[in-house]
Amino acid sequence: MFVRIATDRSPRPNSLRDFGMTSDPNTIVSLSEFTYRKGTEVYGEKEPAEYVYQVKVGAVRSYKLLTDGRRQIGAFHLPGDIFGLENGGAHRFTAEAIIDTTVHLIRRQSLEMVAKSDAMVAKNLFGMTTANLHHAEEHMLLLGRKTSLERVAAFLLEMDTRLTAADVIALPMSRRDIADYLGLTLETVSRALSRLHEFGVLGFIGNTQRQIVLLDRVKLASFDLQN
Amino acid sequence: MFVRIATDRSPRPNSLRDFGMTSDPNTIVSLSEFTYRKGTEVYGEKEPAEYVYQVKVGAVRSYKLLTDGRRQIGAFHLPGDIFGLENGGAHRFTAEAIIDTTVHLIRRQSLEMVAKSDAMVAKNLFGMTTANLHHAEEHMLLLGRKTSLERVAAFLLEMDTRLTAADVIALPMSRRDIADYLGLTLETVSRALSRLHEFGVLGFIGNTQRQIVLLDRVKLASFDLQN
DNA sequence: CGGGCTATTGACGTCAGTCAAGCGGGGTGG
DNA sequence: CCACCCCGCTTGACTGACGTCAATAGCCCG
Repeated sequence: MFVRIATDRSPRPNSLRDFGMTSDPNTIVSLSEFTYRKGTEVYGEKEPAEYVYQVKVGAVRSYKLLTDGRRQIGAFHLPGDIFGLENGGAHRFTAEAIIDTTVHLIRRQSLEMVAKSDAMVAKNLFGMTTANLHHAEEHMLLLGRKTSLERVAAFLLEMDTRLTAADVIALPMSRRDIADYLGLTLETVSRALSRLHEFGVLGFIGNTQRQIVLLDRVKLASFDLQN
Repeated sequence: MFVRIATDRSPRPNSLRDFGMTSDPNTIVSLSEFTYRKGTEVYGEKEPAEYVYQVKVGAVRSYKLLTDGRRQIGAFHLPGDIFGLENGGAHRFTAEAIIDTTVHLIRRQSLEMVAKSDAMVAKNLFGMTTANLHHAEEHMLLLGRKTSLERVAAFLLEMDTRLTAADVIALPMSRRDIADYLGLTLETVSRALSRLHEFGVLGFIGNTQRQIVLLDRVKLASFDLQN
């Protein structure tokens, strides 16, 4: 299968046809595939939303920046996740590939056309927006009121349910990404992980520090006070 | 007009008829009115969502609690605002009247029935959910990355656009409510307001401390770094 | 007039941030 | 093949912004 790798911002209008994966005329929704290299931007905040994306392999971060560079990551998008879905016409986050990432992409316009006639599709879109809202609401509680240890514990529990195969969490993102997701600094995240390690809640394996073994999920959960 | 005042949790099922405002048989959506006294709960988190509410007069806070009592207010609902709209079956916040508050209420079920047949209504519901999502996304940035002064400035700017008649902001909520909305303590909010006062950005009028005059909107905006 | 509630202000404490050093793995180039 | 460098992470020492605790003042209401 011929797949082009993005080195800068892609896909650009009319580039879909380039790698021969646009829909045939009988398909209503064009489903294409594209790969973004580690660190490349999928779309920028306030750009018109032309596509909706689904992660096939890889990981994506969605974030907002303040003028002085402070960054808040609103969500991580992992395999299976759909992102870039906007009701208004413009993206409200910048999205970047954390690691090399392959996505399916669908023209927003096609999707809206289908949704207009197919109530089931419309309902699904509504459901996705609702799920995003739920996530944001929980995250406000975390950002506004939880301690650093609670935030990191909550993060690990979230990642555990979202990307674990077996009992090893293979984090695609750096400590800085985690910090910007949790409203902390990378040092504080690192210290919290070390403390959880000392407590016997988790272990590190492999030669990178991004593979985490959960040794005691119950104890880990006790560090996040939930609501 | 006969309107009952809630002293505890209301309305209870079948209580709508009590004050004679349920819809006549020709109206599809039943539109009733109800008043909650200051401090009373409109609904609790995880309760089944039976009604959708619109503030007529007053103000409502929506919040989540951690087990140890830490509170995060997710939104304030002011006259005209619709709240309690859930896609799933249960409320995800507790809602309380901040001051005596009169709401219109609509049975969720009726609303869903109408939405099923009327695409315009469905679109509006989707739009409200999207607006809530936008608000939550902006608030994550505030909670995760802004300083106390920036948060308070952002809060005043939000309230200015949402409830000002003339150039006086008449805040219905206490310093504690503001603090729990901004992820701060009430003392920090008070200090930030004092600083903004010193800077000549705002003044207080009246005998309560909840009436604020914006003297310099431009300068105020410069305290919130926006994105 | 008194009690309770809310807000302000000050003194002090603490948790997370800042700054900096050092470690270790991976990749590159000599 | 090895040496070096770069990058991400950890850890320590110190700082600082915000939280905590407490005193006081003003307002509201009975």
